[in-house]
Amino acid sequence: MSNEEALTQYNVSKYRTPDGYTSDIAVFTIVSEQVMEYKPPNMTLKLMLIKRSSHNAEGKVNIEASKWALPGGFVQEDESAFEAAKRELEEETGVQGIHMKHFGVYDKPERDPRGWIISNAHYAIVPEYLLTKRQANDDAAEVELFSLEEIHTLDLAFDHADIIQAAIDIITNDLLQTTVAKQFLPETFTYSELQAVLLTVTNDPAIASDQAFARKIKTLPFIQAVEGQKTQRTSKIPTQLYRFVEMNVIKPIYTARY
Amino acid sequence: MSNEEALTQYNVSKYRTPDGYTSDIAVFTIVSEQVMEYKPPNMTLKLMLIKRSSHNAEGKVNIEASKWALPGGFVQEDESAFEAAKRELEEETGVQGIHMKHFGVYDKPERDPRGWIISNAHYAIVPEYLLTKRQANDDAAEVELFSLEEIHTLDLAFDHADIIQAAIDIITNDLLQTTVAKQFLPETFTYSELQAVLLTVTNDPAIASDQAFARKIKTLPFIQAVEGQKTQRTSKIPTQLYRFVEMNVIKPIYTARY
DNA sequence: ACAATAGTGTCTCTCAGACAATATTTT
DNA sequence: AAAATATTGTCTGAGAGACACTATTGT
Repeated sequence: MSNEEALTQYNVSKYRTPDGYTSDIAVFTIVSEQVMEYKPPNMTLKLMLIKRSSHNAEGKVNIEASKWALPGGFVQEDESAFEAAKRELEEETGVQGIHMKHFGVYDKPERDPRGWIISNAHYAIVPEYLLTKRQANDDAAEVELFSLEEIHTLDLAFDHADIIQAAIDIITNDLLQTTVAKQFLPETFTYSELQAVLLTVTNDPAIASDQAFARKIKTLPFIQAVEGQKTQRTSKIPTQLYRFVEMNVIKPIYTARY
Repeated sequence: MSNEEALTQYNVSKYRTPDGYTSDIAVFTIVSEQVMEYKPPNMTLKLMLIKRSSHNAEGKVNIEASKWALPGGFVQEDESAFEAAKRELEEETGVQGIHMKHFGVYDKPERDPRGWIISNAHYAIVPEYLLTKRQANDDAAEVELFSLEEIHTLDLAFDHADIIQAAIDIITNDLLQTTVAKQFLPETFTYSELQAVLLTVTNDPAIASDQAFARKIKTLPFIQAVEGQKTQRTSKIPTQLYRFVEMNVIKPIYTARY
């Protein structure tokens, strides 16, 4: 009746097993266009993609060569898919401590011509300035950031078009319904900086209006003003800085409260 | 440069592959206590668990025997984990067309003593009346419904305690932030029935108050009154019936609107 | 002074929340 | 009539949204 006894009788190869177990990462960053002194930022949400090289590190012809793809790779021994995604992103960008979230599994038997390859989809948020030190790995010919509109015109590998669309939907939702926007911003930020992040995924007039949003931010329970802290990076007049408060935010669709 | 050329050179066993690929399902149902005529329901959220039998169908000693576990099983050839979960739930309950959602992957190398077994976690919502015709499968000795409090006292197999906690968190969120509550209710329902569903996961006074909620439901854009339709199943006085409208509901935490 | 962004004053209107009262049936 | 649930009346206060206006400061 013990587990040990059961294990001796268990035939591990009784069922079909996957041919590969991988993690892919949709790396989002927000690029601030026209960065000028005394100007609030104009932000665009972008996704990092890799152009698959024609040959791999061993000199063999690569699968899905010269198509654009999400960065990722095989899960190694003694790690989970999530850990693999973190490791791969760190290898790719050379940065640690990045916000990452698992959001789906892609395992249709026919999604990869090499066999039954399972992909764990994650999205990651990387602040813009950290991406400058990115480095190509041996499987990647080119790394490039694309706006959401540009992506639709690309030739994408495998089922990555599906994965990317799901990632965009999820991050749009999360930006509006959770406090992930925090991950795109510095520790303290002005109302116009948070506003610019949110406007990358919405055009809600209550967010788009400067006066309305400047008032609203003071009443949000999960954001607090940093006393006595001001900055001039977005305007000539010193501007109040805010920070996110650590708390669980759930806003039911049935009530007005949080 | 073609995929065909690349495939001939691809060694599929280059990386370690999982020893098993499974789907588990957290089956939620809402049990209406004290069902009486002319009474609004008193509902409790419950989770279906299976007591693992001491021996399996082949007469061998079973792994994690006599512990409570989520229903589930191995993903078969030519199906995805999601399809496997649907199939297994249908086998278990004998019901089709059930609402199901994938919410996580559990793949820590040490989570199953039999090897590297990956579990895809799903939650399912089954209306109470459909569970009456449930049938045990060959791996299950007992099937039982537990309230969320009872679950904490059980001896659970593998890492199912983790999975169950995550499932509870997710369904709580989804009930409040999406229109999944629909899945627990008949096509048309009264305000007190919807209220009873929501009260299984929250004690928000705006939902708990009869008058407040009866007013509020009329203003919700994703719920509409069914003209001329009334029922007496929850009270002696005929009561207005409502139905959910098909629409995307996103309520940003930063604004009042939907 | 000008330009540009930050922030406030004020008004209107909606609505949440609370309390009380009324309506409709079966028993 | 009594009991029980559904529904409306009414008041108060908060706050959303719009518009106009003021504040600050580098150029």
